[in-house]
Amino acid sequence: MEQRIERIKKQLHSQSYKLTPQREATVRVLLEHEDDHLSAEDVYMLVKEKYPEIGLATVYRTLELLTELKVVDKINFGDGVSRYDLRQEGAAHFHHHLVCIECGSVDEIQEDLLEDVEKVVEDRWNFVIKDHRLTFHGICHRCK
Amino acid sequence: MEQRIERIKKQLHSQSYKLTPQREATVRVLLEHEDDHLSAEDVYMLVKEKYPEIGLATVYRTLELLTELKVVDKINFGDGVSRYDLRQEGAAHFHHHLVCIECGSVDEIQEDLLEDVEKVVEDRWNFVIKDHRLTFHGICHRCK
DNA sequence: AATTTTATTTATAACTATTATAATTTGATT
DNA sequence: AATCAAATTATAATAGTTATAAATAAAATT
Repeated sequence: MEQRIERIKKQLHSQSYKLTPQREATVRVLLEHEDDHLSAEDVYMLVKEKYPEIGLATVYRTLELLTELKVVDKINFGDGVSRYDLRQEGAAHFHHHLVCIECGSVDEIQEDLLEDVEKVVEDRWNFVIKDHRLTFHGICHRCK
Repeated sequence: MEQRIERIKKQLHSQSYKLTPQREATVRVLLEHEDDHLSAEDVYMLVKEKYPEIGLATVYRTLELLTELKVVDKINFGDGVSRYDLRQEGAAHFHHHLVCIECGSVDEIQEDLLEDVEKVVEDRWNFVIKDHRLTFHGICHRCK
């Protein structure tokens, strides 16, 4: 945990941003909820528990900043809310998601799975892939 | 064109919805812009040219209805606006998208490409896939 | 160390996309 | 022609997000 924060701090500094207490508190919440897919509002509520003076706009700006630095990925499951998902350290690609239409749960797939598909797309469509979003909607193993 | 409208009309009737003039005008706009990825506001502007009295809420409701009937798919490329994309008639799966981070263009991939991946996901994650969203972000062939 | 500069935050207002509401209209049904 | 349900309009409300101005904190300069 502390090491990851230290590395994020360095990443910020390398682009001359600072890890302010507010930003650190926000990052900690994200690390503590690594498996969740929190909205900005969710993050705000959780950060407030430890840092009650923080403002919502600061949370939004921090999340935007972390997105820029590729520390988190911003994702949208079609419900009109952006969610923020920590990227695995050193992961080449953004992971995939399984959204259950019964219970609303969101599970993650860390495996790449798209290597072959991406090769085809790059060749046949002459497109340089920089990032991707892959989400499956269906019935999760718990609801079957 | 007329045949497709006729079929959509039947689809509506089968669920006891009517194809009102407003709905028909909206469907026509979607058919005439099959390759685009229009937002509700875009659709509204285009429908207004032919049917100036239409209200924005009607367009929203019509798009919602068409989404329910799987005539269109609602998709979000991360810019905070929902876009509506006509589904290919008889297509088993929603098609994929190539979003260019240079020029903002959106191209479509009609080929499935995910058959193998979906088999793996269904087996290994014990998940029943009902729908999917796959979008690649990168540099399109025109911007290379 | 005091001063100036710059980045950041706070609180709040503004904005945008979308949805809900109430009154009205349309169109089918009896 | 009268009735009833569905749909539409106009508008208000809501939700999520972004912008603004003033205040604060940190860093750089003298």
